[in-house]
Amino acid sequence: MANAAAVAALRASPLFKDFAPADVGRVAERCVFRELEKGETLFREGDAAAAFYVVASGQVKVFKESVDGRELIIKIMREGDLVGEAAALAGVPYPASAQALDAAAAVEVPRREFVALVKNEPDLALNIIAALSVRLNQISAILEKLTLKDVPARLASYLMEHARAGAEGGEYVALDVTKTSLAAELGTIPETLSRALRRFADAGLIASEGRRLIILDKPSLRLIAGLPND
Amino acid sequence: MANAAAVAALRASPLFKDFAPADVGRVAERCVFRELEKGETLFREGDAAAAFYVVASGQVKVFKESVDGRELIIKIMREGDLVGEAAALAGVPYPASAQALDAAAAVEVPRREFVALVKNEPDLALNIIAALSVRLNQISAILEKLTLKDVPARLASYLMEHARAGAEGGEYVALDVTKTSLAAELGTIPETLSRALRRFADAGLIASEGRRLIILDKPSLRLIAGLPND
DNA sequence: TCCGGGCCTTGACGTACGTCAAGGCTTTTT
DNA sequence: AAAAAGCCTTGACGTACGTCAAGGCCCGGA
Repeated sequence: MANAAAVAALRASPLFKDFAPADVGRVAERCVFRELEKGETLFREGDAAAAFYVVASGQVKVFKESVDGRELIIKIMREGDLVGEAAALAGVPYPASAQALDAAAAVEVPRREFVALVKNEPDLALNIIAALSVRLNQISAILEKLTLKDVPARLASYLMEHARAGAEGGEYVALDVTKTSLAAELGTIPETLSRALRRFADAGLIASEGRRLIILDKPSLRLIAGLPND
Repeated sequence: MANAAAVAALRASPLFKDFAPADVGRVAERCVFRELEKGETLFREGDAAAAFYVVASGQVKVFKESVDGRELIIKIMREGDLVGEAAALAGVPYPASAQALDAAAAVEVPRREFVALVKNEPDLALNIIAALSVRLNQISAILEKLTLKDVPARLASYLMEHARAGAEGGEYVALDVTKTSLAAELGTIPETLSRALRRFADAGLIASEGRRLIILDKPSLRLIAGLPND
């Protein structure tokens, strides 16, 4: 049932994490549960922000487009992530666009309802402040990478951030998005990403195994990423 | 006197704009009024954020550095601007460094005092949310320019944003910082900025007049900046 | 089973922009 | 006044990375 899914999604978000289920249920009643097809647009950059969204399932990309069609993916959002909250709260147009990468679902929280809620719930205001701070740090990190590092450094950073421990002590990165999307997230294009991966593989830093990249030489990758060596 | 200056600076900030002077005075008592020499560092990227600052006078640059010494100026802060508030509120390290560009002054607001204050003042929480939203939009705008536009487009954007009406209907941009700083704010280096300015001048788009740039062909500049033509 | 459309890869190529180096101008120092 | 130190400009040069084009691989539809 839609409403239960909405409550689950809201509770997975940082905003309502420490709220009682009953309270979250009342909020959910004011929201719309939206099912999204692959490729469906949630909102476009410049639209009036009449609502923000909490992702319930699937993947939603938040991105900016240049005049000549190039695309920079700011972040790929998953369950519990907030989309468009800063614009909705500030009452300004969305600064980026949002589109579903696959079949997804999101809870649409109307701006008016939410602003009214914040005024009555001091704890909610503090959670929002925390969420906005996190978002700010995310964007600062993107800014740093895109302007002060070249593509190999950005790729190595990405690998270090997404490395998971696998079987037998090895580490790997699971590619849960297309390489085209990954390229856009790194602020580049598929061709350049492809070449960078190939050079890493040739240098023995990584190995490809299906949709996984195996980390072979972590110290070198950390060095390339500009991270403190350990 | 220091305390009066501190109160004036706090009242000029968006946080306390609608607070009674007496209330602001109580806040100011908990703060340190810091005089800064030219070149003095307020904090460095990675430092623990034990406080945030409200600029009282002069100019403070907030910037990131790359390993090889290049510098990206995120924003040059002036009277009433907040510096480091997101990190201080979130309790995370500063994501950038801050340094005085000239003789300046700032009110240092200790994190602990401020967090305590926020819990008692719901209006303050709303002001913070608004301030963080504005900051988020600023950084989003920087992100967009740096990654999706070339240097001439970024320069034209800057000129359009800073154009002021002068005498006799003309418009101009006052250069209140060095061109080296401006270059860093545009995410480039002085040489490249110099060449871009020269090309604009040769094309008859702008003219130089001391520390002012006269806007000669606004429609063309808007076009280059990628702004909607009017 | 064959066909068509994404997605990925590789090569050839162009160019925007950063690096290096030198010279002129202005401002500050002694 | 001379000297020193910044700041700005201009030229020559290298290169990272984007564009264009072609071919291979994989998967879904008829």
